[in-house]
Amino acid sequence: MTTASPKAKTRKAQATRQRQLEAAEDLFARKGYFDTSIVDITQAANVALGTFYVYFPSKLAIFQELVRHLNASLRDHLRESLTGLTHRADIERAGFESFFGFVDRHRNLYGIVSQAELVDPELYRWYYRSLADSYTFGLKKAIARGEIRSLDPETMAWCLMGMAHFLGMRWMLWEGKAVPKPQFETVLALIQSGLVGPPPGLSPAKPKKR
Amino acid sequence: MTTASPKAKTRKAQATRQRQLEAAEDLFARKGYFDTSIVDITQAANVALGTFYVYFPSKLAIFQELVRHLNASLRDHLRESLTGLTHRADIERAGFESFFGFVDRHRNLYGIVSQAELVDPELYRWYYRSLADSYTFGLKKAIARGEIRSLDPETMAWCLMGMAHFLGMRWMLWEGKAVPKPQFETVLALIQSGLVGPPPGLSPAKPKKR
Amino acid sequence: MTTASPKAKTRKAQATRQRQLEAAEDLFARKGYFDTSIVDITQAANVALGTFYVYFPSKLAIFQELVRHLNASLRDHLRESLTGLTHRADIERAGFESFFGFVDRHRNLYGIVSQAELVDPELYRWYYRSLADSYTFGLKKAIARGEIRSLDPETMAWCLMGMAHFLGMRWMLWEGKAVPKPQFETVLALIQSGLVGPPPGLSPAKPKKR
Amino acid sequence: MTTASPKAKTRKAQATRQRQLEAAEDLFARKGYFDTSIVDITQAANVALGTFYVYFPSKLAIFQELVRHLNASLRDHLRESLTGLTHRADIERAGFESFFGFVDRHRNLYGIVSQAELVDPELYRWYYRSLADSYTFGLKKAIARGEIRSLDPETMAWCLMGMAHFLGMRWMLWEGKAVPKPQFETVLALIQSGLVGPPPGLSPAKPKKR
DNA sequence: CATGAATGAGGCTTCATTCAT
DNA sequence: GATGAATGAAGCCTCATTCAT
Repeated sequence: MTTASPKAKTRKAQATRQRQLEAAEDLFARKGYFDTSIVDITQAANVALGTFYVYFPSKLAIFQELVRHLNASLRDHLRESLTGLTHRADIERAGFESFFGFVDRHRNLYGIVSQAELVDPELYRWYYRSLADSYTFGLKKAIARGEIRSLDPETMAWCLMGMAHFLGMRWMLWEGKAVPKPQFETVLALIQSGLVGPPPGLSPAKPKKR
Repeated sequence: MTTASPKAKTRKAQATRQRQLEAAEDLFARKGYFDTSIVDITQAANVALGTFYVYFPSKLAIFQELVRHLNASLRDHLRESLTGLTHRADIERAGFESFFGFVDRHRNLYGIVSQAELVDPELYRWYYRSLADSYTFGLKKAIARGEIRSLDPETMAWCLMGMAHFLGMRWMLWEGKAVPKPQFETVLALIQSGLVGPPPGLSPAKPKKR
Repeated sequence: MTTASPKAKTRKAQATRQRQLEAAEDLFARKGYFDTSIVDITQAANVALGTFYVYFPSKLAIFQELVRHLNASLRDHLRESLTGLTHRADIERAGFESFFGFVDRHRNLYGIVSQAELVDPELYRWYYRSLADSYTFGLKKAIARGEIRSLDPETMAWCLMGMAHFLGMRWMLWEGKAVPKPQFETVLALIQSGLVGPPPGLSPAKPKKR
Repeated sequence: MTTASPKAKTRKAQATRQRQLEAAEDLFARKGYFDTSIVDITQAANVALGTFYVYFPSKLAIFQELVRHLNASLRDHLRESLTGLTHRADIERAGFESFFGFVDRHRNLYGIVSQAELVDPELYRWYYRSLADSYTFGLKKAIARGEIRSLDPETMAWCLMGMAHFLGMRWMLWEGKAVPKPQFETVLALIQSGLVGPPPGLSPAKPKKR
């Protein structure tokens, strides 16, 4: 009842399968889907070419499995990070922190997911829509609680995801480093109060200095 | 300003070259770079296979030219839309309007540019960095003028681009329609004052309300 | 006469072997030898892949066994049908009836045997030569008895087999139905008296009984 | 207006195409469709592997073209051989002579056509049906003229084809020699008057002799 | 006996690029 | 400039067969 995959009964088989998934993830991220051949994958996984097809019906299939797995992991991670939090500002901070942290520990996420746009557009949309749906749901509740203002929650979700995505891409994917603190704080501030910011004298989001 | 490209002497030659560029743009956007063969392009352009190499040294080259051209067009378009505007709120509104409008009229932009991430990562980064630089420059000035608050301008630029990108993708690329008015207003509101919004009593972004 | 094949000790083993033979016969007939994989056979027979090689040394071997078995069955069937008959006209009628009847009950015969021409040409020739030899032998005796005229018996045998084969193919293999009565009578008439037929006034084919 | 084939404009191209057709015919006949790889064909034709696909979309396609061509040639040949003949006995003799002659000069016919049964069953049926239709048509007219007796013409056609096929296979394909004269006369005699033969005293097959 | 994971040779097909006309 | 035939490296995938358990 542990496996969701059709093949691979034995323990050894499971290991072989896993080795190939890991090899594929690494190669796809480094060289790209189209520049990675199945031979590359099997060689990296130390199995014969034919072994690939014992576990996966095609190159596309293993790619899809990777994307779905990444999506599930990310959502699990976010869900866990946010449980217990009630204030929207906290949630937003924790959410961004959690997202950047996840990407930091799964450096291949960007490399893999972004390729889905070309490799399997449907899957790519599903990836973001599923995230957007969760996000939207949370924002709706915050609106209901009066914590944030009543704008279209779905649009807000996509905007916030867009910010996170671009920032993660810029720093983590391209620069190879974590999003620096100042930049991180800037996003959160922007999210809270926009370009204009809170009027002086009022203390919104973060009680600020002085 | 007459010749944008090295080759192409005759007028007819120019036309042949152009036909291939257009064919490539269409095909790349519809079928993807890797699923488009040079034969596809030449057939769509109604020239013989060999003719392709009279004008372009490789498949990659024509792709790069398309991306660079798209980038230049977009930036020109934005520059024109923003000249004369001085208030940051106006600039932001006009910028987003202009961007969405451009994408609306160049439906292939997303389809082409996003592929650059796989096809030519360096080009992809350049594409966004060049836009981010312009954006950042504008924001810096706004900060200097005291129109917007003093957050890291570069980060703000990436965030704003992320919003625009995701919204455009969600509505224009996936849905095939223009970004609807309510959603558009939501982004602008978010940009101006964030999730929390302006304090009551103060009239920020769009003061007039009936 | 108990064991037709080398292997197979247990009763259960015999059954396993038989299941695979039947699966192979069905698959070879439906999909063809080359489009049938050993995995196909084992799956249809509900055994593991490796089990195939417990009973058969190769894919070719199981095919050959099927053809040989079919040949033996057909010849047994014909022999039984013809025992006791003495008049050539009766023999011919009974022989064709018997052949068509056999094919009707072994719909895979055509499908299997014809493939032998590609799969194992030697076997294919043996299949027909063995039938032709029997046939020729019978015709020789009929000539000796003065029942049929003295033409080259071997050639007659091949001709008669050719008729039966083409008719069976046309009706049973392609149309999926038994050879209709009128057609059946036409062949027999043709065999007896050729295109021209018996001269009027003379009693042809089988007038005399006793 | 000369070519029926899509590609191949130049004369040289036509030659390349033809060379591959001939190589394929030879190889298919000698080694069989499934044991002939496209590499085999191109090597025999002295072109590079890729060249094959310039002219044919697949291995199946070149096979089909061969079969259709063979069919057309055979029918043309038969038609020519039979024009002018009016007596059925003459037609039958000329037809068989013509068929065996054609096969003699196109030794690959059997080798190719019989494979169609496995390679492309639909094509195989078409091959024989088209021949049977012509044959049936001729027999119908002979019946109308009262030259042969009134049996089902279609069945007669299939029977006669069956004889020719089996005889050709036995002698020409397997033995590699022409059908010997005695055997040839035996078939014709059989066709004319069946196993029993014409009644003594009557002049059979072709009575009128000058 | 039975199992099924693993192998790797080999086949088909695509396509960017070259080049002679 | 334009053409299109020719090339061959490279990729995907199948499958008969072996073998350790």
